[in-house]
Amino acid sequence: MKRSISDRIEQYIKVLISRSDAQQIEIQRAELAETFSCVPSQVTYVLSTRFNGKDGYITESRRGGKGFVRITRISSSSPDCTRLQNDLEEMIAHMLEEQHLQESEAQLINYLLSALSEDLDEEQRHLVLSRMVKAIARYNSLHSK
Amino acid sequence: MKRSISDRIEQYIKVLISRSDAQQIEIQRAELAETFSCVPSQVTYVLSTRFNGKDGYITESRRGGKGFVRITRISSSSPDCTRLQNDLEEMIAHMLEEQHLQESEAQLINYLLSALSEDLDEEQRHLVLSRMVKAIARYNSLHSK
DNA sequence: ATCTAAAGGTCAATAATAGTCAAAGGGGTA
DNA sequence: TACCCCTTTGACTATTATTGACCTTTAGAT
Repeated sequence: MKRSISDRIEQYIKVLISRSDAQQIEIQRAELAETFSCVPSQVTYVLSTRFNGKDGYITESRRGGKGFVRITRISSSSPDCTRLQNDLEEMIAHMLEEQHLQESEAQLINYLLSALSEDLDEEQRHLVLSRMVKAIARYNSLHSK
Repeated sequence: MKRSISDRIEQYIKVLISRSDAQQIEIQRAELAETFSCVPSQVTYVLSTRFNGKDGYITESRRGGKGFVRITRISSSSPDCTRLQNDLEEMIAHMLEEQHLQESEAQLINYLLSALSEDLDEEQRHLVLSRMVKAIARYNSLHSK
């Protein structure tokens, strides 16, 4: 039930990326703003809040004539489990620092993670790991108030 | 048998959830308060007293324009998995009693469980659940002296 | 080389939501 | 009645979205 303009722009971009070959698209900021009847800076807002490194995207741009914004999905697309594992470790370390997690909870997560992903093939392991990344991220946002 | 406003809000939300197909609804706090002619913070009160983790729900929210409160019932499931689910619940209850688990850890497990097994087909769900059962069992034995 | 038009970026103000917390209210029950 | 626990309120706070004025960069024309 995502209804704000920012939400709809986010969805639109994600659909475009999922339809792309290289997990990458190029848009024109002003044109996209026109499509959604908003000011151009709102597109910038969406990019910075939903397509930043933390969310698994990188954005590059060029100003002036023939300018563009290129958005590339990096994290959750390649079946590279090591990367997900690193993401998780970073997230847990960060949550510990911020005291959103107790030491015992971090240990529990690590324990569950290894127990759940043990003996899985690459594809299944990737599934479990990426779900775990999302779940932990969400859990964190639930607890960081 | 007089029902308070909080009771009526509770019932209202539960009806909405039972009518939903994903055990999940999104409301606007101010709108719901308007419906029941109460202040918005009373909705927050109802959520925290009747829709918390201990009651089998998680609530998430977003402030700002087009904000919302999402309430999800975490119980579910299909018959085959029910047994595993029950096992898990019992184990967790037991570990809580024995103080091998803190309340916050139990909630973390429930959260991860629902996030990890969401949208899986029967077979995969069974796999995740049974691994979780094994993992928790092992975790328990590690933590009981 | 300079100028100009056409992009995109920054930042702060304003609006729209939801959360927090403590005080006040109300209904049972010893 | 006195007391307790749950409910109800509202002032204050926090977060997120939307808008617009002003700034910077780039390609192409002169």
